[in-house]
Amino acid sequence: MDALVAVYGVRPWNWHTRQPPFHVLVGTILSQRTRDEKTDLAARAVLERFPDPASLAAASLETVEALVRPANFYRTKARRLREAAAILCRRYGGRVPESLEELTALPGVGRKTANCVLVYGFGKAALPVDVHVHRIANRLGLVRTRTPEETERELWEIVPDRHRLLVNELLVKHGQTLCGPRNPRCVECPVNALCSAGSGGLKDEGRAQEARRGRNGRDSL
DNA sequence: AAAACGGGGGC
DNA sequence: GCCCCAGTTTT
Repeated sequence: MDALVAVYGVRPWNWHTRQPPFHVLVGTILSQRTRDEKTDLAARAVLERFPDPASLAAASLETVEALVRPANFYRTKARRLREAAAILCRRYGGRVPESLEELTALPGVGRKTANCVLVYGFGKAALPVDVHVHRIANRLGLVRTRTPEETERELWEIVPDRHRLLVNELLVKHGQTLCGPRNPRCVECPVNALCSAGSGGLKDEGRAQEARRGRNGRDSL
């Protein structure tokens, strides 16, 4: 497992479809706006102590907060995790529901997290489109969309179904490494020539400055 | 459509 | 010091 982490960056909470849905749910909530390393620490800590919804729901908030500490938004996430676990016990007999609607009704679970559970937990066909996928797909000119949900639909149309998840993850990796929100490293980019957003980094200066002007602490295209 | 949540690591 | 982080919820 650690070798897989080292080589591919895969994590125990999402590394393939046999991972228990509850683990994926916990790990993915913890991963929101949080780097993989810190997500990993928090997810291992929580799941080792509370491997099922019943034990997590019964835990004290202080205990969960302490375990979730390495992740960002740890107070909010600890509260949501415990509430979600309680709902799983109360309404679903301690199981994780398998529909997008039921999942997004859980606290802390939006469209992206729900799709992660469907894909990595249940092996269903779904596309967890995050900010990276949304940004990169637009920069490359694969889609022209306003929201990640639109990007999700558009990618379904232009990528063959057997390749969608792979393409999705590759776009994430590209966004995490070379093609960040503010300063894309176009000179080093292997798909520079195919990109409609900037060639040779020229158009990037303009867009980077534009993004900087947009100033409210949030990410933008 | 913004703002709040929320804090450490990188440069 | 500013940028970045596999988002979601509330104003």
